[in-house]
Amino acid sequence: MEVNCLTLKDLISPRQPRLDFAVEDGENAQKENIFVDRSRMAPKTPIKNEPIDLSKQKKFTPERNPITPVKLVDRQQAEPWTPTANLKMLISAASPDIRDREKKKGLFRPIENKDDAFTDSLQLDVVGDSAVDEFEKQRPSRKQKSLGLLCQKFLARYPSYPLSTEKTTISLDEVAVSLGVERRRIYDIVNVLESLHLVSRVAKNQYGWHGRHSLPKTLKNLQRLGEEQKYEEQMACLQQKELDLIDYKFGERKKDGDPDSQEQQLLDFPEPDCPSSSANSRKDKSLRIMSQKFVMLFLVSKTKIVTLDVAAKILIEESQDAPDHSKFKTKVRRLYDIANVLTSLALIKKVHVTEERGRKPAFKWIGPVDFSSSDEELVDVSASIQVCAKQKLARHVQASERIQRKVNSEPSSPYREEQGSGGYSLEIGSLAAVYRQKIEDNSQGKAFASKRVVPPSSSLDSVAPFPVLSVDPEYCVNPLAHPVFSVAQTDLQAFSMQNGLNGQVDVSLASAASAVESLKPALLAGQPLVYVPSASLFMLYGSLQEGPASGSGSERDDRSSEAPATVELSSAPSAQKRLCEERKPQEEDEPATKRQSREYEDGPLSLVMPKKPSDSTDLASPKTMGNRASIPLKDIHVNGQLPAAEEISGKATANCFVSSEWGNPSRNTNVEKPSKENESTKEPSLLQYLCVQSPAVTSSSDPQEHPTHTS
DNA sequence: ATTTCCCGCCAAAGG
DNA sequence: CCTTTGGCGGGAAAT
Repeated sequence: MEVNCLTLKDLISPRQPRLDFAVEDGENAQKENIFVDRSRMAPKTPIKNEPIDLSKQKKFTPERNPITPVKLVDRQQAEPWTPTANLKMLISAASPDIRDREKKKGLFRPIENKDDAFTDSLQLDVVGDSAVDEFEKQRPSRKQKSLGLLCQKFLARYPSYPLSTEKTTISLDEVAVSLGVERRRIYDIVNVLESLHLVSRVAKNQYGWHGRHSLPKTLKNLQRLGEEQKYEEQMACLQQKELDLIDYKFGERKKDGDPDSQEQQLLDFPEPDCPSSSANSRKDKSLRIMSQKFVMLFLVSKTKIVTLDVAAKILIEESQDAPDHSKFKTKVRRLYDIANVLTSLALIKKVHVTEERGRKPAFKWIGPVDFSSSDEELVDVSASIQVCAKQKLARHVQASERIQRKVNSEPSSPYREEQGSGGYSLEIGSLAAVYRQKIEDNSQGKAFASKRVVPPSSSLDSVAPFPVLSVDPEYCVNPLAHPVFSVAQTDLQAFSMQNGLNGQVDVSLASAASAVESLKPALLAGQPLVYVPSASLFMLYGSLQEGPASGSGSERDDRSSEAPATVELSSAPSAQKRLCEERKPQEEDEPATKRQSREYEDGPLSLVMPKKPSDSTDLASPKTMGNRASIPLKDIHVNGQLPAAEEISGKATANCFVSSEWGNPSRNTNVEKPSKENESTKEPSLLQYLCVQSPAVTSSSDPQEHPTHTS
């Protein structure tokens, strides 16, 4: 990134000689260059790519061709040519138009910079000046260019919950330029956002930003659709099959039952606004639809975990494509793209499912779940929740303060450890987020919240009342100092541990969190945001708690609660409801709605999958229906007390078994992370998988952070 | 070796 | 024709 930034700057300010060159080249070059390039280079990559990049580079170029359009630079290959790096330039080069515009306007500024990159960049920059030419400097590393990161930047530009009145339009060109990526990438992001109705296409290069207000509604619809189709069953079948052998075949169940066509249509425009218009023209091909289907899978899944291969198979199946293997591969690729975006939205997170056969990549839904009730009910619920939250907050205000304090004092902790993942912490985090969110929504600004409260935001915020952010513990937005944030979290976690995690704790956390948020100025667009991967935090937590565990391995523990998983509940009720949206100016949102992400576990968990869950309802149903509002509350509470949860579980229970046999999977797993809890769902079915949070995830971003890392 | 997934060619959809 | 959208898959970075 840094690099990019630089580049941008350069572009912006035409002043520098070098830059100039570059620019010119780019312009001239446009497409043609390629040819030229090719002749010379051709190193490893396919011919096509390189050309552009190089030319742009600020640093080296100078020498090479001066004027003429020459286009590319040669150098590239000279050595390790940079892998990439210069995106920006590329971009600009690629689309002349854009470039021009920029120049004219000079509009964009360098925004970005994100955290990580810094380190590298610093060095680079320095070097660069000197003209080091050579090694390009850093490595932009593939991660820095990832779609997830990009999406994150994209999201940072707009408020999650924009005022109802304001309408934000998004210019693709502008965004592409400012983020320094090619247009193509923006489409990837926008398409999935569109599938969730966070944005909608307004005109040619324009998209309108809606934010998350309608997300609950959208998810609800998707859930219904998913239920209608039988995704759940399909998933079960597939999984089951896998167990058996590799056998692959699809078709077994039905799937087709409902016509696809219906589904798709429904999917498309569930809610929106402009009603009539569009007859749906778009040919929506895959990405949008695929994204929605993917989400549906999560929503109907009891475990809330979906493995990529299962998803790919289901998706593939419906489109009666050829059963090709290649097709499958492509599908998976797309799925990764979608998953990255969803991850940025904090709706899912990556985990690994360990099955007998081995580990498989999978994603777990975090994010709202339960909305199933009707609006009114939701409202009520939310209210109740709110109340609860407040109380708790009140109670624990002190605690929270304490926590904060702590934060200041202590830097961080060792984060990352291998082992233990602390499921609890995660949960807490999420709860906190939830509470926070709720509170904000309802009370909104009111300060009641914790102590400090937020006065702050003030005008700016107003635009975005709370910055919202993403919420998930995993990603936090933190304008300005990310360090702060991270620290805070860490502490919180630690704190929670001490307490033993209770709901209370959660609350406190929440409050703390909110406080943190409030601190941040809300910026508007471009703010840098940082996200801290939760993993590290968790780990921390885990380690503390289990401390010793490290080596040990065995773990068991597990159990956990389970959770009322239920939440999802049966479908029926919801189904009938439907109603899309009535018109209503939305305003605020509905209150709440949903939330509760429950993820208690994050660690390994066992998935479940009964082959035929026939009755699953058991748990769920009772609760859901019966008590309406109250129920939710209850759930929440439950969550809060994770530990305690068991009791509840008695009934609900899902049986988490975890260890069970398979011989101890634990043994296997433990290597990775022992566990913590697993959730299973009901039915002690046979097949279960263990999930582990992937270590990898963490790594990605913040390597630098943690001051101390002890390893 | 496997998993993740960036990059960008190139073909449809507009216009 | 040109531009905007976006499917698609090679193949390289990350693990």
